Amino acid sequence: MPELPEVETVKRGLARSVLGKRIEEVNIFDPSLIKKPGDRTFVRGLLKKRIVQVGRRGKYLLIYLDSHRVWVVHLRMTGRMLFSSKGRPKQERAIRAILMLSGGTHLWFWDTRRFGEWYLVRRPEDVPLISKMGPEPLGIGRDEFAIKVKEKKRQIKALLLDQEFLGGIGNIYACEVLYRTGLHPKRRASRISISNIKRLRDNIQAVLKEAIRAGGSSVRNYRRSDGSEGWFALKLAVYGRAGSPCPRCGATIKRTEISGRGTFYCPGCQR
DNA sequence: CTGAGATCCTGGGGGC
DNA sequence: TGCCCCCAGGATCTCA
Repeated sequence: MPELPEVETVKRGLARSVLGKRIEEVNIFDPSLIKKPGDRTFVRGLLKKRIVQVGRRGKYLLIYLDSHRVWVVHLRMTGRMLFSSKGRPKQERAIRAILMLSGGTHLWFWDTRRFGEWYLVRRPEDVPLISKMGPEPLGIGRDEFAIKVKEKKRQIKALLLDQEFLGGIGNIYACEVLYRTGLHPKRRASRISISNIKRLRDNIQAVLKEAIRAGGSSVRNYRRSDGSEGWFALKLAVYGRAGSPCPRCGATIKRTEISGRGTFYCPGCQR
C-alpha cells in the first residue's frame, strides 16, 4: 500500500493535526497490532504523553513523544492513520485502535488486512528493518547511487523494492520510475550504464516529489490522514494499466511478475 | 548473492 | 445472488 510519498503525506497531515497534543485515552482492539513492547506496556507508554515531533524513515512514520520514546507506525498494505476533531469514529471491524487526544481530537488506525505494525521504542533504529534500511531516495547523491547499483547483479526492479538498498520505494513507484527512465524492470543492475543510472536516480527523485505534491496515489485503500484521496494515481503511466496504450509510444502496456509482485512496463519504451 | 514460493490477513472484482 | 479464483501501495522466511 503506502510508499514513501503516501507516508510523507500522512506525516504532514499529522504534523498539522496532532502535533503538541496530549494522548488522553488509548484503546487497542487488536493486540496483534503491537509488535513492541507488548500491548499493556505500549498503552502505558502512550498515556498522558505529548506528541512533540512527527517524522518519517522509509515507509515508517515516527511519532516522537515527550517521554523520549518514539511511537513507530508501519501502514503495510491497507493501514490508514486517520484523525477527526468531530468525535469518535463509528466502530467497525477494520479499526484496530482508537486514541483520544487533548482537545477532543480522535486518532484511529483503520487496517482491513491487519498487516500494519506499531512499536514503542527509544530510537527508531530499535525497529529491526529501520536499523538495516538503506538511504533515503530523496537524499542520495548521483555518484553514491551509481556505485550502489553497479555492485548488484539483481533485476533492477527487485533492487529498487529492497528496503535495505533504498528506503521507501514500493511497487507503484518502482514501476513508474523505470518507465520514465526507459529501463526494462528485469535489466540487471550492474549492466545499466552509468549515465542511465544517474538518470534513474534523478527520475526517482522527480517522481517521488511530484507524488508528494499530489498527496500520494489512492489506487485502492490509501487515504490521507484527513480521509481524503491523493490524486497522483491519475498520473500513473504504467502501474495498473496493462492492456492500455503507452502514453509515450502507443505500444500496449504489459504485466509480468518480479519477486512475486505485479510489474507493469511498456515493451516499446523500456529496454 | 539471487530468486522463487509460501505466509501473515481481508475484501473487491470478474467470470460463470 | 452465490461461488470460486485472482488480485492487492509490504515484508519475512525457507529452500534451491
